[in-house]
Amino acid sequence: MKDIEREILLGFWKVHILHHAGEEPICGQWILNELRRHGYSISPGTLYPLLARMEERGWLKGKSDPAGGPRARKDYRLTLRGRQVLEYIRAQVKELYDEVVTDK
Amino acid sequence: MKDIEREILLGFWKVHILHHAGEEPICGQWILNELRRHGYSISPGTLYPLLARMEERGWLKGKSDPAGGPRARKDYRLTLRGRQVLEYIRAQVKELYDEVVTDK
DNA sequence: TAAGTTATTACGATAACCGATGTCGTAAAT
DNA sequence: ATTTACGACATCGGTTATCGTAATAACTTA
Repeated sequence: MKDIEREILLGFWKVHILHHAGEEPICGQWILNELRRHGYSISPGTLYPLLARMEERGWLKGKSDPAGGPRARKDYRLTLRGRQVLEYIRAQVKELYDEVVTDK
Repeated sequence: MKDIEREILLGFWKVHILHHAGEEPICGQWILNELRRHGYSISPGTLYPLLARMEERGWLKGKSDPAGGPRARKDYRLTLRGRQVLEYIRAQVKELYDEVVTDK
């Protein structure tokens, strides 16, 4: 099960993250909770570097209260570029679904 | 684009691989071609270790002509365990699709 | 001050990548 | 019938990127 998560599901979660960040600003803890709610777990050491990477790539933009110190909560939202990426991925998800689930 | 492939699409491709291996025996080249047909590329150095890993995990079973030498073509097919894994993943793909594409 | 919430760091383990190489089968050339 | 050349496949080696677990640090609130 752990194998499947690492090999495949983690990628799915990344899509979820982009999707949610497009609907409302989200922070790391929110994501951890959301996944836990679905019965999964991802460790901080995986999640935060992942978010940082997405920000580097210009998919997300994080903003934290400047008065809150270096580890203040950071809310991420989807950038314009991120929106394009998400659109593109959506098309891929649809393809995958059509082929693997509905057997089109 | 390269970023997206590495970060997300590679996982999708793995699902494709399992799916196809469930329908007919496939070899590495077949996969490389299939992806190229769809406009993507993956290097042998990524694909073959990936297949080896899936075999280790018992998702795939590869068979090559014993008279063909050490680098003979190897055809992979889905194992029983692989079938279970695929079923599980299918459910996840459906969830992802419902949430991210159809916005259910 | 203690507890809760949140993000970051450290670093070993795994996975991904590229390029080059080795092996076989087959068809063409002689 | 040999040899040569080529195409199809898998594997290896070295490097970089990503993941995972556990520990840590900074604020906030009680």
